[in-house]
Amino acid sequence: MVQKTDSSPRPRGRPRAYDPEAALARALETFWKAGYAATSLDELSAAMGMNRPSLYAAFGDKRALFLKSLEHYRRQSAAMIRQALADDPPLRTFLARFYAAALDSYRPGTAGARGCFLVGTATTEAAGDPEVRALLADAVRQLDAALVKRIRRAAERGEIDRAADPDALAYLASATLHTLAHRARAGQSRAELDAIVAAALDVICRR
Amino acid sequence: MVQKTDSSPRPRGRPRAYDPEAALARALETFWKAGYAATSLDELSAAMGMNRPSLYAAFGDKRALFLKSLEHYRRQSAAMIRQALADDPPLRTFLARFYAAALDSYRPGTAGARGCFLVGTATTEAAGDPEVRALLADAVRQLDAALVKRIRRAAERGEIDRAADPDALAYLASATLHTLAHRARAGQSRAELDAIVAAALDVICRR
DNA sequence: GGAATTTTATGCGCGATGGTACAAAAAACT
DNA sequence: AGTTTTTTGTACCATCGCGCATAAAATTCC
Repeated sequence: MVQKTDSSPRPRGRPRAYDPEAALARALETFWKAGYAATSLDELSAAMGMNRPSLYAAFGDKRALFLKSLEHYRRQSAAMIRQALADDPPLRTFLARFYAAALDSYRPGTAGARGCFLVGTATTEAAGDPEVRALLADAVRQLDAALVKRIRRAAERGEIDRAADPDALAYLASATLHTLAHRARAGQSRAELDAIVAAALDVICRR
Repeated sequence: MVQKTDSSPRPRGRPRAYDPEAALARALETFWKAGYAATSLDELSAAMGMNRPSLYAAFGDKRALFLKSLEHYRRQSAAMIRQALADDPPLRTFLARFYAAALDSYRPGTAGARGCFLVGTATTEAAGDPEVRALLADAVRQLDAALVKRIRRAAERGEIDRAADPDALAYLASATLHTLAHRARAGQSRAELDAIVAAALDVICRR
């Protein structure tokens, strides 16, 4: 812990009864289940443990809260990728970790599978909301870029087939995550999803 | 035309003012834009050109109409695949046709991209609706099966790398469609999507 | 202790939405 | 022409959902 920005001497009025970060995480969970349109402010308010006016004051209206949830999810996802890359493992190890971590997050503790938040809920809104669409496109390109970078390095290290086009393999690696997200929400079992991962690793890491 | 089941001598009462098939197609278009939850019965009724009671009598409630739209889409998609396979072309030709036809359907005549109906709208509902989820899973498995079948035959014909696992390539071909669907709704350009297709063909059809 | 400030808590208004009742209309049957 | 049958068209209702107004509560500053 570095020093948790504790320089604040206490704001002034009545203290907040909620933790903004935790509340946002709960909002994300709630949107994740049923999507943006089918989730009511009552459900959000209940899940976040804060009243409607507090919610409104802290995060803005429903759409603003959804956008903040999307950004929160992107931050989490980026952190997950960084972690899988932390010790600069071989390509196969990195991809295996990466997909496993994704699949873990796609199945909540209790109920049925929910898949990826972006693929499973934001996609629907993207068609009618330019801001959601831009955010989604940005996320896709960011994943593409990360995979291209990593797989090009793998090519330099001789970790993949020398005749293969590294960028093409990177796009397939990206496509694999998208299909996993889709399949998870369609209810496929972990075994089926693991088989998809194995197939992708087989092709991408072959030499 | 075979004889358009014209044996009906006219039902009895007032004739229908709408074509059920066309109305269903319009419903599909409408759901496609904004998804299930964000599409109102007023919008559906207007787009389908039929009054609410007629709509209700013909297709049931909103959810039933959505399920019928999904089935309609699946029939169309299956027909598209059959057409791409009609003259039993080489694997590369088949895949190129298949992806091109899909991408054509992902961009409506006028507005921004909408992607695949299943990936773009049904996915969201799948988490909370077992029937939608089952339908989605069935569609995914049907595509997998078709591609596995076709790519195994390609392997027998020596159309692909002999060292590659045909089933693994088939899953990647499936994943490619899913990523295209996702990217299209995220607003990527046709050029970007064509690049994804080229990358996939490069890897799958390499020998 | 009292004023000022910020957050919480209760409740409400108003429009939108899904679904339906009821009468008019258009056809076939007698 | 009149009856029967099926569909259409209008209008309606109960409910839900979003966003906000207003008052109470909790804390710091003077």
